[in-house]
Amino acid sequence: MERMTRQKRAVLHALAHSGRSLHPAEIQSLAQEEVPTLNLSTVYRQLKALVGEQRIHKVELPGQPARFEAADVRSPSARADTHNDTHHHHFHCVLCEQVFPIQGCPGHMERFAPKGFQVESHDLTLHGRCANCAPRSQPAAR
Amino acid sequence: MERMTRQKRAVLHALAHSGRSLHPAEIQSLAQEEVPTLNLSTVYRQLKALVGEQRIHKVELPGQPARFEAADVRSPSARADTHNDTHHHHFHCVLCEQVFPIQGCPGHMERFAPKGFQVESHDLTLHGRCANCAPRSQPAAR
DNA sequence: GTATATGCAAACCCTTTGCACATCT
DNA sequence: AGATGTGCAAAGGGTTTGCATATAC
Repeated sequence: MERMTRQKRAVLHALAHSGRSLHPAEIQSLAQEEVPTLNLSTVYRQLKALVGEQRIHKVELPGQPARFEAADVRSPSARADTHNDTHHHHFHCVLCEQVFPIQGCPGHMERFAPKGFQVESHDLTLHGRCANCAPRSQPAAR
Repeated sequence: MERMTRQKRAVLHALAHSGRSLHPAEIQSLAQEEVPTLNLSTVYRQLKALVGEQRIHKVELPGQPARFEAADVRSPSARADTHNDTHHHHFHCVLCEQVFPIQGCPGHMERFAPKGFQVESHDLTLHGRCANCAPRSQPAAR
């Protein structure tokens, strides 16, 4: 999957312009504005290839189907001059079901591992309401 | 699902005796020692019922099929006199694929949420090697 | 006896795969 | 042409559901 086909470009564009994690089906819909015949299998194949190329990341949240995000996503609150964190976690809005990248990490996970267990990585997911879905707060202009 | 059938008891026993989270299929195998004809659909139906009754909890880890655990599981390192924590996280062994409850929690998750986002809950999963699978450490007697 | 749970098969969702056709070089 | 990617349809896991039969109360 090293050729830059119209379908591959369309998948990449969909992810690059969204700023958040998308399901394969969402990616298909968005990318079909560029390539209307784009098949879901092709989306899956390109996603796997792009993950291999490190151009995108697979985001797996508890109990949810896999999502994908551009390799350079930033939190909505990240400043432009912030260095490009590859390690980050996610916020899952329980109302609109969107998933946003977040900055920061509690760190030092070894402290929570039972004796003799070796920690290699970790995942943290926050669940709640995003700025648009939070009650009585001004919905962010969008 | 309020009747105490042989199948319900078998599902409950399987979870109560394991000390860790199990997949529906694992639960079925274990419970079939008690009720050999136990069907997977019945396992799913009973699991749903038991979750409703708060007798067990559903454990969802990123990218993995759902597991279930008895409502009173403890970390392998937990002392018997420790109070019964309902809030806990999980350690997922990347080698044997077993999932263990762990104690402790970084807390204060709001600090990681972007402005305007409201945190309602969170999940933390550690990935690595359990005591039995850790390299060059004495495998724990089991 | 009657309501409810079980087993079995079919169906569902998400994801992967086989294969013939299309596309890129 | 030759290699690689695409679309389509079928298949594969995990989970749910409809329905006739078996079981608990």
